[in-house]
Amino acid sequence: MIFLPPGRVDLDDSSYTLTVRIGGRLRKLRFSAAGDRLAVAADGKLLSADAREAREIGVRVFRLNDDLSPFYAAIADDPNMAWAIGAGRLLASPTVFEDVVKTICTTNCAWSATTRMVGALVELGSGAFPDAQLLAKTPERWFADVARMGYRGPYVRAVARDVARGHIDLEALLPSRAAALDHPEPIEARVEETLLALPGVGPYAAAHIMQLLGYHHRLVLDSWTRPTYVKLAKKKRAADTTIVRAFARYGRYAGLAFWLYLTKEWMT
DNA sequence: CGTCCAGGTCTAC
DNA sequence: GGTAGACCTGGACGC
Repeated sequence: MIFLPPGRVDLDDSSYTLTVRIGGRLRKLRFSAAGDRLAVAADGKLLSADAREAREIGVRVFRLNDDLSPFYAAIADDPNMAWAIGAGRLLASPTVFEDVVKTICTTNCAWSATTRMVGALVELGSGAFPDAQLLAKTPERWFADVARMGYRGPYVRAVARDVARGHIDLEALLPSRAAALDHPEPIEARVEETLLALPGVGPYAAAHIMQLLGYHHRLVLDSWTRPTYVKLAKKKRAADTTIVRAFARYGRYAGLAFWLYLTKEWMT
């Protein structure tokens, strides 16, 4: 059992299942809300070390370490955003690496292509998203011929190789760990710089990954969010700089406010 | 069948 | 620092 933080954790169909690899074994985890706690159940018995890992996955996926109370306080008197109090805990993947790879798979292609590529990756991982080691040792031909990832294949493989070799530590970009980095001051800027240095990660992808990491300043601007904003704001058109300015009042939560503004109708 | 473009990025000016 | 062109793929569209 995991204590839930203030705010909501909405589970479709009251539970959420996730297949992951723990201790080298494929495990199916089932998360369900139980009062003020999140329950985790696994298929089969979990050793204590495995149970701890399952717990950590739950904390990461449901963003239970994120404290959005400053954001909620900021929108309390905002007629446009007050509805979002308790929301904004965007579902993440078990690892930052997985979110980075998936995000690269959303760039410059239709959503159907993204799901196809990610589906192929999960199949490679026998039902769980493959870790960096597995992707690094998978031949380039697989990325091109099976996953049909096109020019993204070499990008993803290069990221996987650098992570597998220990050249970069994407998991260290999480706020809970980034605070311990050498230069704690502009953490968010350093994280963004690190992400932008990854092949296949540009302004859109970096902003998207940072939202999932818990850095909410940047706006995710892409071919879906732009027209959606124009429509909801009843504008004829809006330049990126104009959109950024419109959400600047939300400070370090500008990106989250933008995303919630766009997806309000997703909430029932 | 050719062109366009979808939840962009990279390189070369 | 800002801006064209190329880039894998495949579904949608016009002819």
